Amino acid sequence: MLNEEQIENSHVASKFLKPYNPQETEPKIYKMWEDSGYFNPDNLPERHKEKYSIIMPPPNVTGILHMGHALTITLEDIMIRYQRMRGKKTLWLPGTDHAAIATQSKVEKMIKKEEDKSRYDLGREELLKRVGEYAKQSHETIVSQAKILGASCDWSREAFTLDEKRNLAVRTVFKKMYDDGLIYRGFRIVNWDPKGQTTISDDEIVYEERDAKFYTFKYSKDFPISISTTRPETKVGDVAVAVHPEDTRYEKYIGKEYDAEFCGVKIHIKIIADKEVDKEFGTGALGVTPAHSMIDWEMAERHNLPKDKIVINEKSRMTVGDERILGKKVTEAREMIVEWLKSEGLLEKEEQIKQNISTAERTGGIVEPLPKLQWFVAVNKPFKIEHSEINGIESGSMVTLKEIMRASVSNNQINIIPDYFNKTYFHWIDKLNDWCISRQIWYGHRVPVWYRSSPLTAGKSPEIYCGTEAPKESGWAQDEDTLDTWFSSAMWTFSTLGWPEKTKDLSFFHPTDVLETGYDILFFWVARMILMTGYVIGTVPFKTVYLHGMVRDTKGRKMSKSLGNNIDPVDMANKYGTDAERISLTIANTPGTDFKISEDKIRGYKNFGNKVWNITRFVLESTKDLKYNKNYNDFSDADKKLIEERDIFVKDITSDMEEYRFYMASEKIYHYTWHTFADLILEDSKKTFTEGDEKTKESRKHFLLETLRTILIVLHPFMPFITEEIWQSINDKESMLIIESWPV
RNA sequence: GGGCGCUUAGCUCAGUUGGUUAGAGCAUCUCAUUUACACUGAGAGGGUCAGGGGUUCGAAUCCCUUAGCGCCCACCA
Repeated sequence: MLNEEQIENSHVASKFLKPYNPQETEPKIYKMWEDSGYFNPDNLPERHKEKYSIIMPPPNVTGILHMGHALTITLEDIMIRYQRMRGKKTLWLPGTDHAAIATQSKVEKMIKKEEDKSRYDLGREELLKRVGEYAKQSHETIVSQAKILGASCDWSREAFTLDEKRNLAVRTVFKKMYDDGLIYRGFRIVNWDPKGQTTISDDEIVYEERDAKFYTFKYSKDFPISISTTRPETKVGDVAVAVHPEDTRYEKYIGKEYDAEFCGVKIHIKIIADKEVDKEFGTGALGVTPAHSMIDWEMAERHNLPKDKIVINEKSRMTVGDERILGKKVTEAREMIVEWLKSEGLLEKEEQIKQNISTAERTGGIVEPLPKLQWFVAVNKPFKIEHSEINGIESGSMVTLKEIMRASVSNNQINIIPDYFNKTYFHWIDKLNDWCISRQIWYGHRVPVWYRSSPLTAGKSPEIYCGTEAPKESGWAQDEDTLDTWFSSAMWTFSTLGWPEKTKDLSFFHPTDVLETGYDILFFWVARMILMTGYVIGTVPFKTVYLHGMVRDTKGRKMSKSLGNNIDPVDMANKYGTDAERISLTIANTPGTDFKISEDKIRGYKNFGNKVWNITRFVLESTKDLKYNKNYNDFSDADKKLIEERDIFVKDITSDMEEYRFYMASEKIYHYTWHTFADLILEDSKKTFTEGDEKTKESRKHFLLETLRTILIVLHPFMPFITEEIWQSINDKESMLIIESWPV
């Protein structure tokens, strides 16, 4: 006589007669998980005590998710599902990033295209409204896509880098840093993006190789030294000529000063000696233009030269000269000046060279170095850290932000996978300069600083007030600028958990366990989170950093719209199922290494899902008459051996999971399931079931059922939908694979 | 210019502190046709582990060196 479970089994077996249908199954299963509440750690059963937390890298609200996001979601979901099954109280906190400049410039482009209007035509308020609407819509898309990919994150705790709570965190940190002297306002040469009409940080520059002309000439006929440049138009802003102190050709001129008229502009040139000058390059003499070159600016500082001779404005137009060049674009002015040099007989040489040109990552605009009054974070300035749990940094000691970044990683409180990225990280820190955080765009966190001019400040700088709220008195005007988007993302691990409030979540879940992200934002984001968390909380933000590689097409190219080689993750999920997509993103994908994916590969792994499906069908059919005994222990010798083998397999998988070798665990599970369990054990069982005695059969049947359960458990983090679906078919209604115990 | 990484089967890649005859998936070839599954099974072929040198009882693995490829940082004006 069949018991209830067996009747259930024989009944459900019929659905296994058809191939597995992911499209029908996946939404149903996701809803079941959501309804269970288990994504939220507060709802997990009693046994889940020890915390395990991951804060999701927030996707930009600039559109839709791409394969890189799918990889992030897959890997983090694997970690979370594994730890949840291990009995951890798991929190995976999702969110989105306002992405300031990226989002604004995207919406600006759309408005320009559709309405032929600029942001200045719309005004600040209207533009922000439009960007806000776009961001909201984009957010909806992202959330629904993440759900399709099976993300078991706690939507009830979702955060946005620009929402009320995160804004309070930003203002609070800004004020703290301002009061500590770590945020300062300085007139310095910065990277100006004329296209985006904003400053950008060093990290937002992309170098592009282009053809350029290298001109060699003299300022005037009686000027003794020839100089070379690719940018003759900036030479109207020159204040000096620098030569190497040991260059015998020019020794006699050092210290002398000359006046010249360069294309109608009067210039005063001092000959200086500086070791930075390369004797071998060009003529060995360098025209110093402090306001329009980073290197020249530094040289001017060393030699006390005037730095205020600005000849180019924010629109890349000339601000000096006569009608020939005044108001002209730099490229036009360049041609004019070259013509003038030729006509005056001053041009000595014109060479074709390759040049690396700085462009803005977001807009593609050619970066123009300009001196501007901006806000900076001082990375080398010592301050007193009140509280520190970072190894090697004492509470109450004087440290710099750079030292915090270094100590957090060098003392192994943060472990980067793969470890060779440690070296890259330290090299970056060594070269790091102060971080320009103010942006002349509108979408983002407004700089929490107010200015007031009054008769008292006449002729002087206005009064400055920095606070989390606007000053009560009248007459104050807030700084127009917003903050670099990475300033708010740097707080992500703790701002999402409620800081500056002392929440339970913050004390329980922070520091988080893992940060999983692409290696391309190691500097942008990972390093700055370490900086910010060390400064604000005095701890590391996470214990492990897992860096994945870039997702590429089969030829190793980046996926892009213009190449038309984009593979859409939602498309793939719809066609082949999320499980197939997830496991193809996992197998053979090693951390830190770029990863090639193709539709063929995903299609191939769909077969694996079906294999698991048919294994289930075989096991159910061949065990339908079994009186299953949970505590059965009368296994045959052959089965004992198989159990031993299975235990070794599980142990192996567990150690791979613990060591973040998902690429290996997934492949081993695949192999065991298909080529050991199905090809060998099931085939062998057919013989056992026809030839064996009752006892042997009973033993094998127990083994098959138990092993199927084991496979479903270890495969679940990788292929959550099909495993849960099968689990639901072979177990009681109350049992859910998502919280089933991992075998140990 | 500085740094990091890679080079293993036709393709994509593993190879966890050096240890039998170097593995997997895909692809190829042969065989199997109402078999749990053709979204299948059984089998086969295919590698001087980029080249050279060294350490070692033993090297794809460690060291040196050469070549090629990729990435990051710097940005020579």
